[in-house]
Amino acid sequence: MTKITREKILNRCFEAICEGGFINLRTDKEIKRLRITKGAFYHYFPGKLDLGYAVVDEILMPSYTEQWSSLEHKTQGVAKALNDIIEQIKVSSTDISVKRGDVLCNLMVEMSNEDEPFRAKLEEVLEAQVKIIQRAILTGKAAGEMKPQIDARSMAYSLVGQLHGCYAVAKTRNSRDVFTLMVNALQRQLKEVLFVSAGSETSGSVGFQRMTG
Amino acid sequence: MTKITREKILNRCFEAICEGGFINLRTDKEIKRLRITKGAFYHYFPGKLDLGYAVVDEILMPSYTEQWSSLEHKTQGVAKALNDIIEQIKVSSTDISVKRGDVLCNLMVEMSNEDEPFRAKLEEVLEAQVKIIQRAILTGKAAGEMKPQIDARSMAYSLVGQLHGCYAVAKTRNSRDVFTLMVNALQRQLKEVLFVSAGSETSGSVGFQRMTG
DNA sequence: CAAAAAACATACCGGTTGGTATATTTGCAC
DNA sequence: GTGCAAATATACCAACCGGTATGTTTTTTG
Repeated sequence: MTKITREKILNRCFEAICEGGFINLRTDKEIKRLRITKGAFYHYFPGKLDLGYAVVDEILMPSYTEQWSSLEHKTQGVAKALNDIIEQIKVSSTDISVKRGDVLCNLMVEMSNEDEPFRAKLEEVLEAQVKIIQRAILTGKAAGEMKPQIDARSMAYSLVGQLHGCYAVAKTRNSRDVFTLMVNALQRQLKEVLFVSAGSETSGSVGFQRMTG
Repeated sequence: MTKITREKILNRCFEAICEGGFINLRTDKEIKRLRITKGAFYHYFPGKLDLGYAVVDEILMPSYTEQWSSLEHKTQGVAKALNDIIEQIKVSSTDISVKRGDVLCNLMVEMSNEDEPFRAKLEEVLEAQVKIIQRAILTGKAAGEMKPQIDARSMAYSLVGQLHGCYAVAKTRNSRDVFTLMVNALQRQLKEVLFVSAGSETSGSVGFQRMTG
């Protein structure tokens, strides 16, 4: 039954960070909300920053790697799997999630130039995602599902970057439609640039019109 | 000789926002640094937020529209002009600028879900950029420089979004090389997806390898 | 030049907030 | 049940920071 307090703190503060970022996280408020005291809080975390580190390590890292986990340990079907993940990101978005933006993206922009250990930990999460995608592209190329001339690392960075772009712009536009529009554009670009099309290789444009929003 | 104080406040606080964002901007500190007093500051700005609004309106908006201004009032050569702008963004980046990230991008992520008027003003800047690029793509299509089936609006959003993705990821990676890598990928994608290639239309991959970083 | 308005200067405040010092309780080994 | 460490509670603080109230100087205007 121990550690339950620590997990409660962690989970609640993660929620708070999702809502308003790390700087806006007020430990006092969360302590009151959790009906605990400062003694309990500072027993498990030396300070606010350490709590942040723990959130990244113990919540963000698992959840963001799990998001791409279907790409791992596959020898074929990675192209479809990749598109499925992005489709899932697209359709599971809500007005609220778009308005808040992506937690990882928010923390990256907020904390990377603020606290070096924080930056390093966020970088780890980012790199973990990139590595999974990078490996998936190599697999996709080996399976003939993805174009062989593509540089996997470069493409992986581009992909996660574009997703962050979707999050950031849609957040400021405060529009789920814009988010959908941009992820659609990303999906179409992947089809055209990365995936080996089902029919002929050089069939020109692959459905790159009829974009609503 | 009037307004000189106001401009000093505006410019210095803009610098401070570039360095640490809006929340980390401490009016007291900047007032001391400027060797003025609270009386002067609050004479020109009702509050901190209003100062932020003024920075967006009077500094960010002009500078971010000016960045794309070479695309306007053109009937041909927009494809090259567009690539030139992106090239300029790429080569003018420094270790420091990458570490700080893009001011607009930072503010978008930091403030959009924090203060509605702030969000609206940032949205204006974003939309101004999108509109310029959107019109440029229409011009490019009319001139036969860009693929006719491309949706201009969608492409414009995608482009600015990808740039923000480059800023965010490179900031967390703390690597100018990664920034270059990602902008290179963006440029290649534009060549392949948006621009009409000089030779045959369906020549397949357009130099989409040899990505260093 | 006098009145008014603009442009500053000075002093102060009150809530917030992360953090600490210390006391008390709980759980568990022996 | 005694002893000990982990776990939790209580009270307090010092700095920060945006903002205000009010006073003084400078400039403009009629």
